[in-house]
Amino acid sequence: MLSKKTKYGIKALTFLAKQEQNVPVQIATIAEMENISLKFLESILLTLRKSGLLGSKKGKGGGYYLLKDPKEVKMTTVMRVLEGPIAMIPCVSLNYYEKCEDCPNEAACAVHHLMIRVRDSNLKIYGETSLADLIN
Amino acid sequence: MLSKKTKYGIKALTFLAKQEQNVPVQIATIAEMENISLKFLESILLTLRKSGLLGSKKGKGGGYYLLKDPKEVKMTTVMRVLEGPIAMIPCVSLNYYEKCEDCPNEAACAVHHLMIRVRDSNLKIYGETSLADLIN
DNA sequence: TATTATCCTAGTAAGTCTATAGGATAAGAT
DNA sequence: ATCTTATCCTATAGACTTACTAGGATAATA
Repeated sequence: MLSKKTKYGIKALTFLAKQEQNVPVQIATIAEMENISLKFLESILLTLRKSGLLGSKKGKGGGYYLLKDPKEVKMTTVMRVLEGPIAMIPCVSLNYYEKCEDCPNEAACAVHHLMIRVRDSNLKIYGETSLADLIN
Repeated sequence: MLSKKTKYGIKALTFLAKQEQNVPVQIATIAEMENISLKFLESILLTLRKSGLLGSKKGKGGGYYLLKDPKEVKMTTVMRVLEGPIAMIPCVSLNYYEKCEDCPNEAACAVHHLMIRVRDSNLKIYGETSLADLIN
């Protein structure tokens, strides 16, 4: 299941991608337009900023804005920041690899092989989709 | 994340797929060979039986066995039984569709479009992979 | 210095996951 | 018959995650 955090995060990012670049948009505006709880969205935008995807400005006329061109923002990055590893199981994760304690032989594990295929196909989709692709 | 239930379920199914068909294997045997908690596995095999994938026999010489040829058991079915819907969000689910409350226009929703692509690619993988494919 | 809007930590209610407990039921062995 | 074996089934509990919410600190602008 996709978490609401990720869902709302993607909605906020695409909303910002539609704005003029570097023009800050208030949390409250995004929350209202996209029907997202203000406080929850606040915490989501905070993590997006800390990850380097968004910039922010305080005070009047402040808000959040995309730091990069929407074409340059791949969904691989977005998903990793919001949802976590792309892989469904740590033993096939490229960035967060962990061995399964219960599995004596990874190379012979059915789950391992299946999840590699799933990971690769999802990586392909996220890698060839940018924020710009999503707003068209 | 793939749940342990699904992981163990797939391991048990492939274990059974390697046995001679219709020859029951005890839960305890599978649990030991695959390093799975006996009681947890018991409940997993129960749901697999209720879903129609496995048959069972009680008493001495009893156990669980695959009801179909491993080639005929598609991972689509297995994943749906163990993990739930293939779709990451109900608004793109073929079998468990639900509208998002917060989303006024599904056709214009970035998350919707992205998740359709993910769903389709995962459906393709699960649909073209059978238990027989996983044991080779 | 007053207002505006983000920053940040903490907490909480509800739900899900990963088992575990313990007896009921049925099939075969003695 | 009844003993043993192994599945059947319901209920429950602890740990963890999710989806928020509260409330004040900080910084920028008017």
